[in-house]
Amino acid sequence: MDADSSGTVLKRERARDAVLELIESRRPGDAIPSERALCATLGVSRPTLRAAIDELVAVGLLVREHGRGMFVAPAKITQELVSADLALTLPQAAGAWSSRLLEFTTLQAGARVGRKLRMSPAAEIVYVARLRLVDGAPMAIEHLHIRAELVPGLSAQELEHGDLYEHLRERHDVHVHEAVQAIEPTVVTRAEARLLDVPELSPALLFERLTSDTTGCPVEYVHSLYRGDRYRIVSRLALGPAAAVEPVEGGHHPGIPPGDFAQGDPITSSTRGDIQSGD
Amino acid sequence: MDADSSGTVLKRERARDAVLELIESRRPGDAIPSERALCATLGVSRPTLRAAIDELVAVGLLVREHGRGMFVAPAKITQELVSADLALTLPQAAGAWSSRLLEFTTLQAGARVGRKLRMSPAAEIVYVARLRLVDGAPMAIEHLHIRAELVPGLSAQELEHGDLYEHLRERHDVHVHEAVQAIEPTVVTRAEARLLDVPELSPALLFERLTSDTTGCPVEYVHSLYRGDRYRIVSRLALGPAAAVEPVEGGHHPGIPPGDFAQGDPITSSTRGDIQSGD
DNA sequence: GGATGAAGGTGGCATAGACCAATGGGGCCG
DNA sequence: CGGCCCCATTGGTCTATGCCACCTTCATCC
Repeated sequence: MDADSSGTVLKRERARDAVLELIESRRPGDAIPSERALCATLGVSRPTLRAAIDELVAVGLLVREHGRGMFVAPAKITQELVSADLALTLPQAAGAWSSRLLEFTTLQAGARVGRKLRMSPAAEIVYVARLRLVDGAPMAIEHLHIRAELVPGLSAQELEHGDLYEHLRERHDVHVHEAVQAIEPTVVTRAEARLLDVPELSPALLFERLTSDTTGCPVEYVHSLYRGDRYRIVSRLALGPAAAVEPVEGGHHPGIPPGDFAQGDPITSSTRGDIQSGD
Repeated sequence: MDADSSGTVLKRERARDAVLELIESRRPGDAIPSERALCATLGVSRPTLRAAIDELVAVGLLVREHGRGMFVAPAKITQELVSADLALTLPQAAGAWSSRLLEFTTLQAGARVGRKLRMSPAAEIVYVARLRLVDGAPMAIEHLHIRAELVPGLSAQELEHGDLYEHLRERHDVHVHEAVQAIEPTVVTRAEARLLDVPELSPALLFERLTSDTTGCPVEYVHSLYRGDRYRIVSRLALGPAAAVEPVEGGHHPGIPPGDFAQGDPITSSTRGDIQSGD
């Protein structure tokens, strides 16, 4: 499928591929031989074997459990890709979302957040950290920074149940209108990994969003981290020279670069977050 | 910002933090002491020291150069996040895209690709691997799988210059109509890292796209890998109870989970790929 | 019979040491 | 003087080994 331009064949790569075959001959949840056993059969040292395994864990094909063993990761993961036909199978439900409050305080905005919300660094904001779960399993960590003056008396109750934007509208007369959101890939830190229940350095999606109300005034700055092995963004794009709903000048659709010189082609999209079904 | 609930202090964490201080006392491009020297001063073994360094390389704070040494990484990286105001500064141009052909052959579809393109595994496809560059710098690796029967005489020329979809339309009478695309975060493998000129295990975005023509017949299956440190997806979302352009049932917008019980809220989006300025 | 605890297996962390491979400079030879 | 080669240095890979923490199991004891 791909060519390796270097002639060297790392020992740990051979080991990795060998273990990969073991994985493919098994089903999700099945155990694979222990590290020490694999060392013997593959003829490599344990550190080397572990380095090979690390790669498989990093891409989510294998999970380690201290004191128990190593198991084929549940369901399909990032690297093996959506093996099911992704077209039209996507409507599978998103599951039940819930929240667990991690932190909820009022503090000064500080330089970075203050700049984003266009307010004084000394002005107060409500800082909320919450864990978002789907069917009880951790899915994302959200860090909310909301202008404190807009939401006096904001309760923990509102942050743990229901739609926040709806609460803002109903109880606080704050009408969110639009948002600018940036998405980039990243890897989780040790602390984040613990919260999300994934291995350290696992791939994740980082969302950064600035939400404004109908007057264009920034309301909240959100910084979220989504598990990469369970969360996926699915879009349905209408291509062709026809549709031209939003000619964002100089833009192109993610994943579809423009021609070498010209710009623009695709248009109209329907994008949504999708939870990967998995065990 | 976060608390470490575990009492253990890994040796490699102490080492990492120590090296981190060294980095912060220097400027981008400066060299730091050699591995062996650091082992001595920090009192750890080389594997341990290397494991610590690995983390710093993974988040892009340090770069290694074989035979030369280790250097403080140039400028901002993923982890530092978009420190520039993301709102409304995004129109910065995308730069000049170009392509470098890595592979261009005709082969049998195989099970996986055949299923996606709804064709026999033995039927032939054109397989193209190309490196996409922006202003000469590697940005993405694309793997195209196109039904061979649709594009007889497809030339390397067409794959290296201009917009492929336009070529398909003009020269091959293939009219792409819509596509379903999935995006997930991942990390780059060794070989991919070399091509993209980033450290191994760096964050990246994986795009998987199935493109169909006006008759609904699958045309191509694309599998692309975008650098995470230079590529970012920026969306402008219209929120509020108003707009309801596409009520994808059970869907929610990426990064904005629905309420705990109810579903649906945001709508209408404008999404684009964005190249991060700077090196 | 059910709780308890020791034993053995498993992954997690760390060590010391060896050799390989790429780099760059300094010395040797033409 | 100039080009070439050798070598010290640095990162890259791998081995062999030890100890620790965690989990499961099973025999034991109450």
